[in-house]
Amino acid sequence: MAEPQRITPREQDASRWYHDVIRQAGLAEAAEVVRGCMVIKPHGFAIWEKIQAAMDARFKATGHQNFYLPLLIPQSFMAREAEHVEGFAPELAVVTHAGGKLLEEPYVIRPTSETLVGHFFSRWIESHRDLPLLLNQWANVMRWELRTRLFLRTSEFLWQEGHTAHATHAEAQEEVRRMLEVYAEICEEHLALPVVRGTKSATEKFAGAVQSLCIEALLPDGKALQVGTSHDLGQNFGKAFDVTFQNAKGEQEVVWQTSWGTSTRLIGGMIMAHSDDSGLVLPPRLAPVQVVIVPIFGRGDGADAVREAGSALQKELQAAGIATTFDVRDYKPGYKFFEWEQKGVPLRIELGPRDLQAQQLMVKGRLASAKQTWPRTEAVAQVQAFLTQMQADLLAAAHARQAAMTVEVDDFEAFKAIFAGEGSRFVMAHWDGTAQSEAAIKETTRATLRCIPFARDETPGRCIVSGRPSAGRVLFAKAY
RNA sequence: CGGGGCGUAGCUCAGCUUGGUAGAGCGCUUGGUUCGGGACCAAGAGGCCGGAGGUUCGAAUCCUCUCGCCCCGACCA
Repeated sequence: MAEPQRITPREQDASRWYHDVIRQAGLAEAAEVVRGCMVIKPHGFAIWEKIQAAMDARFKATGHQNFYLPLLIPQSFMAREAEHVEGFAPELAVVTHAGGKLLEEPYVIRPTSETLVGHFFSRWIESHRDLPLLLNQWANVMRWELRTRLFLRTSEFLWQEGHTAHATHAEAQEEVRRMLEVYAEICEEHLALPVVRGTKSATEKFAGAVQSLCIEALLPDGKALQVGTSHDLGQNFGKAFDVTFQNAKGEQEVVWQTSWGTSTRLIGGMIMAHSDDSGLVLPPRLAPVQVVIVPIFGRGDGADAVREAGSALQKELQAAGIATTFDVRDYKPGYKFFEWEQKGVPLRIELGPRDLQAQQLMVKGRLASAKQTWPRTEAVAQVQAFLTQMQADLLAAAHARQAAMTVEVDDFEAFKAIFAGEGSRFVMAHWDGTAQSEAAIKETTRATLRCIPFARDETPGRCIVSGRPSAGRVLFAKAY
């Protein structure tokens, strides 16, 4: 079980560092026997459960209900929305046989569920009184990606997909915006991951959507990660699947739909945003273990007293709602220190004979350079204050780093220099709004248009590549 | 799918050029001494060398195919 390995420094090899952090923290590993797939281990899944809980609470608060659809989709369903099938066809896994026989019609393993939603919505919706219909599904999906990375892109991944139907376009658009904001708040308040909210270009939008909104996390290496999307589907799927309702005037109308999703990729973004060469760093609100108590038994017969004191402290903290582990395993203290640091536990409390004597706690925060002491009597208050502060500090640090790595660029030569080699920054630059210019930038720099931020400088300018008029700056970066 | 690297003990890897009984460090087990930043000593356990074919008296080693992983592109949450 114990794995005392070192972590490759981030400076030396960022990719290897990333995988080392995941392995040493016990989050996940490549499935190996199933290409491109991932085994999520208990510690990693516990983090996902925390994210799920935070999101689910927000979904319920905004009037959504959970439901569940089949894993398999009749292949013909995919083809009913032209843009949708074109976008997803290359990465579909298809089931052709079952029960020992060739199927009359193959099934695809869902890459997303809009088509099945369309089919069932058309059966469930009849009247304007049935609207809005606000549903969410927690599920796994499969996209046979060419290249995979743990958490960031795997062939199968866990996610949630919201699906809603509305009587008017305006109401659907409001929903799209509302859920994007829910995502952004979860990222910032729980993952301590600041994001840029914006609109995707026509090139980058979801296959089948009228418009896609997204949140982009800007990571320490200057690359961007799309951690959530919210789509205005217009009436595209409504028309393809005949999802109609009778309005108050007795007329048949096609519904306006939305869909929105976030995935286990959030965990990958969080790892890259906060972790260091000592391993994982978890924001307190997401840490399955927030505090670990490491007993120091010392020589002689003080062991029982330490054991009792540690157990009492654990109960006290747990009663206050703090996830606390009392690590009484038969390893040396130093060994435990390193292990819990690799696992990202926010706070460590050492408890030994000296501390019992002095009625104090020896503590060390995951990111602190030195230990400090707290009076034993203030344990709960101090721990709570520490966890709150660390959560805020992580977000502030990520914000500051993001701001420091965001630059405005007006000269294409300077733009190219930023993205030369492995380089990347979050570049705010003028763009003329055409797919041609977008493609030209991607081709020469490998940077992509991440989004048209809601909050942007709308001073007109000239497109960085074509020189044609631009209505404002947009965000470019290399992406994961 | 193109280019590069690699699959040998739980982990990191050596051995392969030049074929001849399977190796190291760490981890694991047991006993003892230890315990405030990855302990020490001693004795052990653990492998059809990713898989399938082939060459050979004999293959981890040579040849062919295949599967998987990592890195760089294209695709993408």
